[in-house]
Amino acid sequence: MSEKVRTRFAPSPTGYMHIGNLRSALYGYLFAVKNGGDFILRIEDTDQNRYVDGAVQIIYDTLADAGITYSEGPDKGGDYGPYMQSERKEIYMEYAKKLIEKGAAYYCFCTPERLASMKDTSVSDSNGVTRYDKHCLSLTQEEIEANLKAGIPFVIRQNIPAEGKGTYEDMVFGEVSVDYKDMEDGILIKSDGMPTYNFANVVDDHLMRINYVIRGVEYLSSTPKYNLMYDAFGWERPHYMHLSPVMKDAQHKLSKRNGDASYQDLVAKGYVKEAILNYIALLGWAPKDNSEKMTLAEMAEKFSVDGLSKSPSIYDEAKLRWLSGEYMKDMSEDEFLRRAEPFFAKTEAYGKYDLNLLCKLLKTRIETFGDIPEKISFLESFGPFAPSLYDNKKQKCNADAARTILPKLRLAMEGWDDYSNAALYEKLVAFAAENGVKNGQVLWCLRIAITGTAVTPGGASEMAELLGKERTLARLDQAIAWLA
RNA sequence: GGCUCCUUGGUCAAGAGGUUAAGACAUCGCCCUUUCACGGCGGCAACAUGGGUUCAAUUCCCGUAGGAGUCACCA
Repeated sequence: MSEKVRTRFAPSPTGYMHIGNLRSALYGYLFAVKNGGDFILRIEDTDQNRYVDGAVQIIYDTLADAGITYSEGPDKGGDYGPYMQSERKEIYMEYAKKLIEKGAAYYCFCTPERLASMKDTSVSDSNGVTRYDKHCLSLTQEEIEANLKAGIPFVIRQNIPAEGKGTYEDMVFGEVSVDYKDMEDGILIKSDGMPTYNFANVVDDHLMRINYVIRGVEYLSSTPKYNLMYDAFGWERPHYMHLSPVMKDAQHKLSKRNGDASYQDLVAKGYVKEAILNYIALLGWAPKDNSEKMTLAEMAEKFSVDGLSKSPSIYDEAKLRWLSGEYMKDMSEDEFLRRAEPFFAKTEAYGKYDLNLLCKLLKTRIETFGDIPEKISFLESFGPFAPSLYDNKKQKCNADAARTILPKLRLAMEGWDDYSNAALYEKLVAFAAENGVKNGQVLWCLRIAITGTAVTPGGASEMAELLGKERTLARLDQAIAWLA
């Protein structure tokens, strides 16, 4: 690799950034960084019918948020722009004409009607698949010029050889070979003058000096067509790295259409964003040393093509949850609070409790920030609950025990002033000893009494500290009343 | 259906002729423990299938099955 590596991410602005999309971007970025190369962004918006408002912005925002930086792009400029395909219309037409001169492409004036009729009649191969019959390839120069002059709508098609096969070496799949007879003379320039992806990607990748083309497997078998064009132009073919897809299950690709998670959905759901990126990197790729939790820089350092898998990978949110939780545990208290606060802000309890304490309690108990509301719902909803909640065999606790312990405890706790966890715990244990009952009994009864919940993000003393003296006593009164 | 490609536990995946076939998630159990978590320890669980090649195939070749992609004036 003497030449400087240049890779690109070339999404079309049709909506959200899918996990698979982001992963392609990530791999292109990692490969470039690993090899000291450039990573650029190009927007493929040649299909005005599919253009979605705001989609370009989503692409910028997502990449920025994920930390995938590019040195050239529509919003950053660069030496090989414009980086928005719709702004390169003339360039494509110019190159298409060059291809016509070389005999690698030709004008086609066939009407949609004629094309449709081909499907109805028997102009199809033995498999029943209709392919363009190269009808316009036999037009004379005079006929072509006359048609052009008459303003008859046209399209430019690639002239694919009738025989032979296109072979190339893919970096992940190895040798890929496709017979030319199985390829159609695809449209390069549409009747609106815009290029199709099949043509634009070749011209742009060459003009932008992209030497490593990293994209989804959907292009694996059409790549020989592109190579035909590189060859016709006399351009050097790039290296190709095709990526297997991310699946929702064994037979369905992940897609926004099915309501599957996009990057922004996952962020909104409270997953740690570094974990999202880390996880999708692991979907279809494994570093040599099998590391799992890695920073972006570490991923770039460890990135290697032979770690890429050839088969589709199924997206598993359970593992993403786990990774997200791991990132949380490694966060500093401040960092955790900073990121968690927006999620606390959406709850009723926000502002009424010690946020630092809440964060400390929740940090090892949640995996996404979205878990927060449910974990702290007991703070705001406290109502009559079943006495059976006091039942706990291991702690030798039940409603009867609660009925005898709680009133005494209520009295004692009224006299305590230090409601810090440590002080409370010490006094609660002392209380148990004085009354000749097990620690667990006192602790369990108290926790249930003041939270009304079987599972809480902390023990009795921690919950009492969180609630504070006033609320603790008030809840104790209510709990005692509900037991009567 | 044709073509291109793929196939290790439920999932992500190491391994590339000879291994007790890693590890992680999930799951189950135990320990720790003021519930739940965290942490620690352990269990269950895989080379799709049939033929070759070879002293030896999960690993190489062929077939079969299953899966993915593609066959647009979409990318």
